[in-house]
Amino acid sequence: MAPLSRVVAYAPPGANGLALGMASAVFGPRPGITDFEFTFCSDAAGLLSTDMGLPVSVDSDVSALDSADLVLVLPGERCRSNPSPAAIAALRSARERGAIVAAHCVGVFLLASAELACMYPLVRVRPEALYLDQGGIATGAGAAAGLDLYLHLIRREIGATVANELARILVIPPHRDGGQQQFIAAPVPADADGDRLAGVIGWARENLHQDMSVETLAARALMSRRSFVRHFKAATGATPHAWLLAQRLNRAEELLESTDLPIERVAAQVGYRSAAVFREQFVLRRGVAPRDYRRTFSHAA
DNA sequence: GGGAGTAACCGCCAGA
DNA sequence: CCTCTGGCGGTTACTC
Repeated sequence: MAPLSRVVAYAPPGANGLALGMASAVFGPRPGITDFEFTFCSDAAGLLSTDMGLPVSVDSDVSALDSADLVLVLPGERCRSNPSPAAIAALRSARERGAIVAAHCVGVFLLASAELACMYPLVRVRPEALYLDQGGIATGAGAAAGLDLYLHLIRREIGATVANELARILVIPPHRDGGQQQFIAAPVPADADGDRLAGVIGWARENLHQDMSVETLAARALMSRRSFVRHFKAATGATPHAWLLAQRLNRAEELLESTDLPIERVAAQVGYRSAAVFREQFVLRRGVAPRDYRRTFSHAA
């Protein structure tokens, strides 16, 4: 697995015990499933204080980040205030090198310091999201959302099979809705069924404005309705209709953010025949009306 | 905002 | 015997 072999977790002083456990549970040795080269580092090698009341021993300082393909920024007391300058510099150079950087919970404050030079107003917060994926930078919500974030990254970089297997071992759901573009990033297994499914999924994403029923999607995949639903759910974790809804709302968000098309047109372009239904669904799943969403996030004129 | 009609979902089961 | 498929029908939930 070339793309993602060396994983280094940076743990700040006062590191969160749950987060330490989650990182090692997902990226630690799993013979036959994954073989990450996984290490923890902190501001200095040696004993690291944690919020569990007992310290842990860490082998490396932040120089370990220099060779990481994936950097995990773990939450801890020192993320929000007094972040370590050495850690910030190491994160920044990891990003410049092209490494993926992931943070969840209060770890995102450290990431924000590194990425945006403390210009917090530029950071857009989506309180409804479980995790967000911007390609090289991925962030997650508090506590156990770290697991969802990590599995999402493994799914994206290595594939659904390994992610699902890890989820099974950890006894957690294989896929939780991250709140944005999570299905786009989810690859489907590369077997014959996967290919048939992948084609349909790709087609559906490009043709959201068309009338789409499970029946027609199944026909495109050359399967019966029943089998199509089963395969679809196994591959993506969502039922076809739920997936389609999520796709429509994601595309609608993009259109609202980047264009000034009237809401009616946005609704039509993502496949709603009625703007009223679109508004209702948007409010139900995003918590704000399309208009208000646009007012908040628009980067059009 | 509520009600009717319809499509989707999923457990069940028989057959390949 | 195990696994996969696909039809059936009750229930859910989405659309209009």
